[in-house]
Amino acid sequence: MAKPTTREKLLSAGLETLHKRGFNATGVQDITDAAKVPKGSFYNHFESKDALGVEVVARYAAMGAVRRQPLVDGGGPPLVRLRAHFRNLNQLGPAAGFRRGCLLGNFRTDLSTHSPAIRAAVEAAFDDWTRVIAQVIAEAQEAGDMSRDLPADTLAGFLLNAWEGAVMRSRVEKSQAALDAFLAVTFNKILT
Amino acid sequence: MAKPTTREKLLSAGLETLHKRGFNATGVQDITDAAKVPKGSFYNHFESKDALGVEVVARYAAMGAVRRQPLVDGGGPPLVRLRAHFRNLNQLGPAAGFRRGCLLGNFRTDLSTHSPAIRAAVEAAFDDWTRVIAQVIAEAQEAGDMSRDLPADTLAGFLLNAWEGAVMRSRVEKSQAALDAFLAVTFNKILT
DNA sequence: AAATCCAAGACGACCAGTCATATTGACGCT
DNA sequence: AGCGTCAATATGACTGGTCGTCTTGGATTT
Repeated sequence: MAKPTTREKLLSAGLETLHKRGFNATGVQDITDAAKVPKGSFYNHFESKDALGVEVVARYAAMGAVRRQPLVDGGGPPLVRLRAHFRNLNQLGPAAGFRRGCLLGNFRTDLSTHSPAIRAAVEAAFDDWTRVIAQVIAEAQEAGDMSRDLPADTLAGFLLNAWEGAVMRSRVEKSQAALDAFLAVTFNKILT
Repeated sequence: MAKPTTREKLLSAGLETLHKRGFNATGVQDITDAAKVPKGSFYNHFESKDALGVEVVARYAAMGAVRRQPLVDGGGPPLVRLRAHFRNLNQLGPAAGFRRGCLLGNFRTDLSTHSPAIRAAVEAAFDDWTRVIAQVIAEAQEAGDMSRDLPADTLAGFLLNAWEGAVMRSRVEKSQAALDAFLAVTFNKILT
């Protein structure tokens, strides 16, 4: 079976290449080269570069959802789960040599004027992520593990935005410092 | 004198256009059109698009330094000055219809693989900004206005990263919500 | 007249997407 | 089983358009 394999190769290479080099800076040929697939084959499997982008975002979001699984149904107190979640995320940066950052955040600025379909997929992924974190925070507030003076969804949105900012900084600096500072500040000052 | 005027028109139009549409998404022709200057004239005044980018960043950073002035030598308690600073910044978003975001943050992702000269200028501007904020926070800590359990420069870096993340979100959503949440969370939970 | 400055279009590189042709493989029929 | 059919896929040269940059002839100044 050639079809699923070729398509899968394109999707996988597309995810990696677009993540590392950004959407606009990556050509279709870059992707087909990375997938070791002739360029002409690309359009047998994807209607356009944008269409691949939408699927790449979907796959990235699905991977994120898997990573959020223990956040929802894992054991232990909610704040411990939340801390573990962000600590896991923070380990992805150094593992990739700080070359990638968060694909969702990267696409957000890369596509600010183009590709409404991809933008919508990105924002849907963010909304989903925010919802899960808000739920865990609400759980912690109800359990009396942290203060309730700010609404859970406000805190969740703030956390995600702050984390995205930290990831971008750490990507540029190629250093974990901003990620560590994020953990230190949020869990000492906010999530208590 | 035609030369300084043309150059100035290009710089000013370049700042606005690059800010709104991003570096890669903006062509030299877009800039010369916005400046109402013939395209051929561009290279009489700037060596390259990158060179204009460096000067645009420098001008943006200089505008930022002016805005930071009251932060350093203004009256009142440090935390009040800091809050006023961010509140002022947050008013720039809606004033521009949330179309721009922060030029430094936008360039950071836009140029992650290109233009080391511009990247260096961007990071220098960030470092400068961080330094000023860290100084104000240290002042507040020494005055006993806030806790000292985290170092001032860690907090300053966190604040900037978090603000950049909030600005990007607010730009996409075309809403002030993320900016308001930033103010609410940071000044209720961190800067106390 | 000499020197300097400016602008209009040309140039080459690049890129998303297309096309014509070649190849494959699943499937119905005998 | 053997064979013909046909739709899906493979392939890389090609197209149309855009972009950054440069060249060149003309305008302006001294």
